[in-house]
Amino acid sequence: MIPTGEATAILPAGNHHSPVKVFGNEKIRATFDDLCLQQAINSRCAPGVTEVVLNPDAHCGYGAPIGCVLASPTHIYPGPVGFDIKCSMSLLQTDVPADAMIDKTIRRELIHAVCRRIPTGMGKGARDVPKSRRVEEKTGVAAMTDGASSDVLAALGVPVAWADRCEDAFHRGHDGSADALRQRLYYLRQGKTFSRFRSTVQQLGSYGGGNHFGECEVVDVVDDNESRQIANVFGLRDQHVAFLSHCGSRGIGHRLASGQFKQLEHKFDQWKIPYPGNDKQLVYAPIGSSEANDYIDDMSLGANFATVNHLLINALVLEAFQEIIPGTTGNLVYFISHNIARQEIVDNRETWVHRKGATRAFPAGHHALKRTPFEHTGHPILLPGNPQAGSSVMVGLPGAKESCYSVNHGAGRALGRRRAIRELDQKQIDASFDSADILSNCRRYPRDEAPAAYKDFEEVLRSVKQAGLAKEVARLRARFVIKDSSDADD
DNA sequence: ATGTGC
Repeated sequence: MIPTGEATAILPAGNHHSPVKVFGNEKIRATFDDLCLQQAINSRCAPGVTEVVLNPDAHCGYGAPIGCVLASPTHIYPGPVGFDIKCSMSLLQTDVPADAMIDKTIRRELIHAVCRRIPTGMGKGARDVPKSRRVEEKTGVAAMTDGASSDVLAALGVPVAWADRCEDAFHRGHDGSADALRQRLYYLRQGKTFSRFRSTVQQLGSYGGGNHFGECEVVDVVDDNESRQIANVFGLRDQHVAFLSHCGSRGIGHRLASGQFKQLEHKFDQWKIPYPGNDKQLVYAPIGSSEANDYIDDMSLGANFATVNHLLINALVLEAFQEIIPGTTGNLVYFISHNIARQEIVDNRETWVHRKGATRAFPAGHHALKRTPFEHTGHPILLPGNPQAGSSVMVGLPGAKESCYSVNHGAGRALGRRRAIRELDQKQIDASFDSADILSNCRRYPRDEAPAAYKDFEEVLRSVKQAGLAKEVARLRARFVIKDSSDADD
């Protein structure tokens, strides 16, 4: 490792590659285990890869670490997008004053109102919603091929203007058309793997399990003039209630991703192509090949599903607030992914930037933000920390050029799920939520999701700030949390 | 993360 200011570099074997750029202070670097670093080096040495960035929240992932950026102008890498295609964050700002959340009864009613509309847990589709909220199959198909189009949003009762608050409101097929996606979906539906498509469509408007969540927040805007001005542009309201959501493309994204992993693995074996770093999980396809086209189409189908899923969730959350606190209004602050590959200009070259557990961070004046609401501020960056340390809204700084215009995607796991379930004390976890006055839909908070299972969020943010990648605009203080409530333990 | 899947 070679220290270069706040960034550190790992040099892969041989000298024809630029190093992996590591953003993390000494404390954070101690959290990277050998496999995570090996995955970063494998990724850096893989064909066509021009840059790899390791973020402070990095830990082992599928092929590449979760918490990394991989750039390639010539190759697409499904592993460094991952299973949960376009897993994302979204934030809804309401006009409800923070004081309304003092009352535990109101918060309990809100929890029920949200959970009635938005299922959590494995396999759960939006089954318990009123008939008017059931997703028609043709709307589900249009969601996947067209993304957050006006027609799709109107059909689902989502404010059409929210599409302007998305990192990408829609993803097109490999040739830039939605038609390519229509054809690909039609083809996939002929096969057995999409036989349960009808129930898959009902997963629009659901959270899923694992680290996915919905969280009611109070907004604390950072107390300086610049932050207040940026918060205004973002639509954040200091000392008012907001709602943060974390979820992705559910079963369909998983299905599409795992199908691609298998198919590409099979072709590598058939053609005796060596795997980068001897790791099957780092299969790739050269841009322009039919394999790359198929992957880009499948990724886009999953990504569009995730986008519409988030927007529907936000509309349902707003509806839940309106049921309990009549007259509530709300607006989407932003929707931004941390598991996606997208085309960006890197060093004057059209490049596929894969962010795996990493968040885009375009600062003020970035060319891609022209004619968007965030042209003069940079777009919002939504970073979940944990319910007790809070979550963060940040904005990119010019220094983010060094990290491929990316920051971390949250705190990052410190303990594996099994270890967390074994080592963390249930009573202590629940008592800590009680004393912080944070309510939850779970009788017992999942141990593998406890704040102690994650890295120190403050330390992670410090690394981002010290490296000059982004600055904090607001902190979000949790008032209640919606998680998968099925008791997975004992 | 996940219909824990020929």
